[in-house]
Amino acid sequence: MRELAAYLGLSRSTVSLVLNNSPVAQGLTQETRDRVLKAAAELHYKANYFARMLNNKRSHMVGILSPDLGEGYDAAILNGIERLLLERDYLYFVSSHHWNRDLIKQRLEVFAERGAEGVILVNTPAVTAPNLPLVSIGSLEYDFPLTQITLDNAHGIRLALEHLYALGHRRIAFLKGHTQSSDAESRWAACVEAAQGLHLRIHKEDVVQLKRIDDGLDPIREGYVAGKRLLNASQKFTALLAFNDMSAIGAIHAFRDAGKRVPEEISVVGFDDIQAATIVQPALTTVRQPLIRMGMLAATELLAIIEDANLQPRQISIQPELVIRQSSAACPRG
Amino acid sequence: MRELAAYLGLSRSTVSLVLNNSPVAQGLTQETRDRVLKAAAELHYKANYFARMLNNKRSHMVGILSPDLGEGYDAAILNGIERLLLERDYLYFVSSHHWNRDLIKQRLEVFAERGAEGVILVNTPAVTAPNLPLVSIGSLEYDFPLTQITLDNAHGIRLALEHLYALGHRRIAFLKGHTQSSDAESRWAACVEAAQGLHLRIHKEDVVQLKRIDDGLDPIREGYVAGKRLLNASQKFTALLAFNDMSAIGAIHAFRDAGKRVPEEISVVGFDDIQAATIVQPALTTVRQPLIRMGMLAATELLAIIEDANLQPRQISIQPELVIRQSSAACPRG
DNA sequence: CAGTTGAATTCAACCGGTTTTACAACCGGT
DNA sequence: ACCGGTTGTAAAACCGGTTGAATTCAACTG
Repeated sequence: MRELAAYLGLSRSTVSLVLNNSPVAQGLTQETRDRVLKAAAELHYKANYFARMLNNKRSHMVGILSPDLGEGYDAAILNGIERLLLERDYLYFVSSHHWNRDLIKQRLEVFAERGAEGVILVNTPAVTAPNLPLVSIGSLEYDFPLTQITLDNAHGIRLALEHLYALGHRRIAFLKGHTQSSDAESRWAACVEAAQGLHLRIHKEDVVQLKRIDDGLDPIREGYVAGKRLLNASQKFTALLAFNDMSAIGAIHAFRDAGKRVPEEISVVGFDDIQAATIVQPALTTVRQPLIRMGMLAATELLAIIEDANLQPRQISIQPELVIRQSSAACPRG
Repeated sequence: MRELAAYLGLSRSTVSLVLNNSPVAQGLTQETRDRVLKAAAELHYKANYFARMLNNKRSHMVGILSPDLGEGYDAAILNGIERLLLERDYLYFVSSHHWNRDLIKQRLEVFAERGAEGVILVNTPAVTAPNLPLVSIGSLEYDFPLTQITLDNAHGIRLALEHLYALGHRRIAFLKGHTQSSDAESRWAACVEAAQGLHLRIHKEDVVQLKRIDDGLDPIREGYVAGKRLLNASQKFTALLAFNDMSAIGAIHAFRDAGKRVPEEISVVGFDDIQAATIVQPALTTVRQPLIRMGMLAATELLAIIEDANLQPRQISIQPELVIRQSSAACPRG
């Protein structure tokens, strides 16, 4: 192509200089510059991306690793990330790993190999740090330093629990997340702490843990099963604080199937505020994660690190808010 | 790096030949080959992706263009595409365009520039054909030949209408899709035809078109608004066939808010079978698009075209099936 | 022992650009 | 005519590989 552009009677170097608007090109005749630009436009000349990459190591690409697409949760985050990357003229790879450790490792390597300049880990555990700028979203813990965007789970749980408490509920059941899920531990710890703060006792039979995500089993179904287990173990609770919206929805279905009305007999509060929370009946009271904002923030941070390599990793905590809808109501024994 | 690998005392070419397992390398000593492979492994040598790309024009990357992420619909398709691409060791860019024509054009150019070997268009109109293999999913029409994966909308609509007819419904309302939506026209045409086949008359006041997606206004809300309009215009219909699940869900909310029970007073049938269809109350009777399969198929076709450039574009029609849930019931006037 | 053959490697050109350095032309000044 | 100092452009090296043609060297032939 460059040869074709040399139909100008100029050398490839000159053309390159002009097109890159390099400082050296300042010393060229205005006329020459114009001629080159005009010819380039006419011939629809586009510099070969790979050839260019060989010198300027900038690829303007980042990778995104997420457990799953299409659960609404990840999609919302992706949306935020995308919005920002588009603005900054970055392209991105996405890959979902379905909690497969080997796949995570392999994908990270592939990303690096393909010239990604950084990676955003969405609720994704990583054992070995690849030699790339990283930003994580979620509450996982890593063995190496990296910038993390985490939700203030403790605050969210506190909001939810105080809400239920204010409605008169004193016997509250809990749906814990799977051990492998990033926020499970932190949210559970927050539950224990917040309950203490309100002088609530957590009864062992009121707590059920979601089954592992192993495969196929969809999260609503998991919540349904957990809801059933809960009803079998205990009939005394008047409210449920679920690990997330999906499981909350599943649990509501289980309660309804068992003849329990929500929220009249049992109040249910979710966590995340995914789109589905607004369309279920009753609409779900839940703790909102500003997912789009978190995605944008992660992208912003990543680009900052990419552009200034010796930026220090930092922890960014996002405050959730409580969204009160119809799935929570005053305690019937109130 | 290659220089470092020349600590073997061999030339760069030899190393390259061995690592690429090229046919020429068959003529090398087994010993030499082993030495090279061992050294490469020890030094964690990875060939520079861009340098390699400069010769073998193969990038093993494709682009995916979709209107939106995170509506469940696109996510499911993406899932299918990803599953196949992972298997075949391809990476992909995703970009959503929110129905912005300029953005579509621009993204296609960027994809081409960045070395994508092909593009999958998910419900995405494209005016000018980029110089790339293309496969589309959806019922849009293009000005140039390309392989298209389309759902047999006519069949789906027929299934839905026959279902309602069998339940005794004779006065059926319709929610038409936006003009810009790919399947709107084809589904509507199918409605008209299927109605004729059943000797049903479509009353003008029983038909409402969804408002444009312009911005923000979410699809459920659109369905809600359309449902309201429908109730205002006509009270005579006993069933609604909606353009898609989202609008069906919105319409159900509108009916409920107006005191109409679903399905007792009004039956509602959706289209798509997105995840949300199973979690709403009542669960939605709908026409299932095998989205994951369609995604996988699109990817398969694209790779086939990429690997054999003179493959003829073809039309592939996918058969939907009816999924009967709780939102449809016998006609009350039956 | 010169000549041929064939196996094991290496040379050198090329992919399509970018960038550093070199060079020729021109400038006014003496 | 000569000089140091610009100025506009081009040559050449380099980025990190791939690849067809060329080279070396040993064994083999007549």
